[in-house]
Amino acid sequence: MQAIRRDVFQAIADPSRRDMIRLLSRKPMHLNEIAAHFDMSRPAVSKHVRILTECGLLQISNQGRERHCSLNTAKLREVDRWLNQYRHFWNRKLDALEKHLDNMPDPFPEP
Amino acid sequence: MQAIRRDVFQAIADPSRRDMIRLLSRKPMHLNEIAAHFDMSRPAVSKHVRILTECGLLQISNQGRERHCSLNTAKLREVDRWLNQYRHFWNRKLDALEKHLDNMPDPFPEP
DNA sequence: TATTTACGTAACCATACGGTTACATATATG
DNA sequence: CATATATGTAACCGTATGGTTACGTAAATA
Repeated sequence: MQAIRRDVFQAIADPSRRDMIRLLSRKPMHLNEIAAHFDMSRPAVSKHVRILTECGLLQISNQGRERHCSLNTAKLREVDRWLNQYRHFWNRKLDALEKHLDNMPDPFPEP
Repeated sequence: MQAIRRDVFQAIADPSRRDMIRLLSRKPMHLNEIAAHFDMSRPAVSKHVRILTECGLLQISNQGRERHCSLNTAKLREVDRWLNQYRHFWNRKLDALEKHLDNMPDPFPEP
């Protein structure tokens, strides 16, 4: 269907997809549940979900006939890392603290 | 030429434009200087510059026949603010510190 | 003044995007 | 088994995107 450049930056470029991200950050939903929140056809939602999935922002687990969509927030770190190189421009105080934090052990290590 | 949705998210969706942002974060350049760094025609660069300008990421000052392009990093804060609502998902330690920082006076106040 | 330089702009092109309707398929449920 | 439900997929459509070439124009320079 649609293909080629499928990265996080392109995924969050669309306002509807940003809305979906926000929606799914509250709680995981199946596809129809998502579609109910949007003023567009279900196939259109399906396409957006596919795009979000293809770039790793969404994880889908099939539960019977339902497709359970849950947000993979870790993927947004890519955007955050990209912003990191500019953040010092507008927030020197945070920048200084990030450097400090980089030398600290992670209090919430992931397995 | 091109119109409609012109926001920061759409602007940074294109990898070439992200490259231009990085390039201009080092130092301001005029248009031909930018074009020299890219494997595309000058009008193509001109279009990208126009898009970046239209969404406020670039400021252009005419210096004679040259167009001096300088990055407006403040516009990237929009993306940063959007990310803020998700950052706690992957970085609790930074989140906690941001809250702390919000209560601190800005050591680098802008006039 | 003539010419080079640094751009903008218009017209065009192939393809991507975001949406639709219509239909197919797999799973629950009566 | 028949049917309703949850979803995928295909075909289509108008417009946006990202690029090109060709040409126009204002400012610097010879």
